[in-house]
Amino acid sequence: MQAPKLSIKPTNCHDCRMSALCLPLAMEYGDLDRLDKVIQRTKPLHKNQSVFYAGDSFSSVYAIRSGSIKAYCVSDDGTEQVTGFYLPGEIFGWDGIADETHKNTAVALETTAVCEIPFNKFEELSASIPTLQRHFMQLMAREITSDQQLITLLGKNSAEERIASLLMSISGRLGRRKLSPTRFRLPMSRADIGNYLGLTVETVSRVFSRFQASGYIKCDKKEVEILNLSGLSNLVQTCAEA
Amino acid sequence: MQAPKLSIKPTNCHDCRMSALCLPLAMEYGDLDRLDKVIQRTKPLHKNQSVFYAGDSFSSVYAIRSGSIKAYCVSDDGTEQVTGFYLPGEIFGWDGIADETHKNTAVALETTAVCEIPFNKFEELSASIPTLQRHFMQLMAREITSDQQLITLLGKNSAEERIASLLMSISGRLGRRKLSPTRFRLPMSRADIGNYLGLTVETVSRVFSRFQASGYIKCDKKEVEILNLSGLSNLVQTCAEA
DNA sequence: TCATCTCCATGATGTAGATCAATTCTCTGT
DNA sequence: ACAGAGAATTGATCTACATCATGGAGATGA
Repeated sequence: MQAPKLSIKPTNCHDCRMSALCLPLAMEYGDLDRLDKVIQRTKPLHKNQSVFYAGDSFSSVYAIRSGSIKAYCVSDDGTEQVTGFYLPGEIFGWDGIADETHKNTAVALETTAVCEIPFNKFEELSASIPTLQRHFMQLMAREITSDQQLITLLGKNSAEERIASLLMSISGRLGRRKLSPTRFRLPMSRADIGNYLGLTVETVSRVFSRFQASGYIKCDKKEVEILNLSGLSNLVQTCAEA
Repeated sequence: MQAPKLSIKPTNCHDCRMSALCLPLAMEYGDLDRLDKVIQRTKPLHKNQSVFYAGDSFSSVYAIRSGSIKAYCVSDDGTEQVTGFYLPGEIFGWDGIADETHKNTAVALETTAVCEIPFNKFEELSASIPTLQRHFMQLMAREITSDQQLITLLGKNSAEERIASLLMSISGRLGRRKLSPTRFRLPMSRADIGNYLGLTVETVSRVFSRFQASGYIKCDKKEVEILNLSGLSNLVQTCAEA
């Protein structure tokens, strides 16, 4: 008797619902095939497992198929700094390109499936597929501009503005991959949010309560429903987009 | 009678003292020649002149030959956020790669000479010179990690730690290009520093006074001398380098 | 050379958010 | 099913830095 086959999840780039996000839109069909051959799919990580650690030598970047990742680095004195949260369809790991060493540790916030893209193979490929090279640089540049927005947020904005901004960011990113932009589960803890936004847990918690009292959101622990999207977005000050 | 020739400043990459910083170290001599042909040298900007404005369509990145540049973006409500200071040998302008539009305005803080590197030509070139492509990505990745360090600084550190960190950063960057790491002229105003570090002018000014009183530095307006480099660096908390 | 402007310094006061503390709720593992 | 640890909420107090206000020192320009 045959062992029953497990139901198969998407195992190539063509079938992956994320490809429009994490892959060059302009790539030819044949090109996608070549990229597909290079990508390694690892078995899902469970919560708190790491993809790589700060100090690891850099060899790959990673795309998220499902789940979520927190990136953080550790100071000399042992304090952590969360540098980013990554959601499905997003790419992380380029903090290692500068000097071949990861600056961050990347850890799964929940059960998470990632695609590994070996960087040397990727470089070979992108020499012959110009759109791939450009797309990759655009993704890096997007990381730069989003980091710079965070800098503005931390330098100039109040606790309420910072948290409203994070909620809007997550909402927008989920919306872009066709998930509900108004009902979602926050994968990270209040402590992680506070760490990321330069606030204490207590302040984060109070702001969530205040937002709930003002009718902006309804939330039960990590489950969030945004009731007043435009009201929330009015709280946010973004660098003017052109 | 011939018009007298002006004394010529370095006008190619071979002669430029900055090349070790802004160009791939591993590039072959012939490759450098090809890059050299692509780079445009414009006449020096004077103080307060802009290289590009937020909203401008992106076509080039820029390297600084001499002088200094401040990058900033403007929020909806008109407030500025300084996102970076760039010194000789450093490259700026990739904030435009993501969607072909600059997010920042770049302005000269003093008389400044820049090299313009047209991005499309650069892309062609880097397809055939693999080290160039990699080096460029490394420079972008370095921007990412330095932005992330600033994020940590803004999220976790006190006014004194932030300013100490900026002074150390400038000192290190000047040192790397063989200028004095302990005596230099800050090209930016106290207001710019405050804006960059999420502090008010008054706080910046007070911290400078306190640093002077504690014997860390001696300073007269923008002229700074670091008297106790190790003391200052003890104030700084950096993400652990691997 | 005088008037205006910008930059910097320093003092007095106010406040957002940190810190400290206590309680409840929710997972985790045995 | 229970013990213990971690996550979240809420309150009371404290403090680093913002804000407001003033004066001086260099630049800039008619």
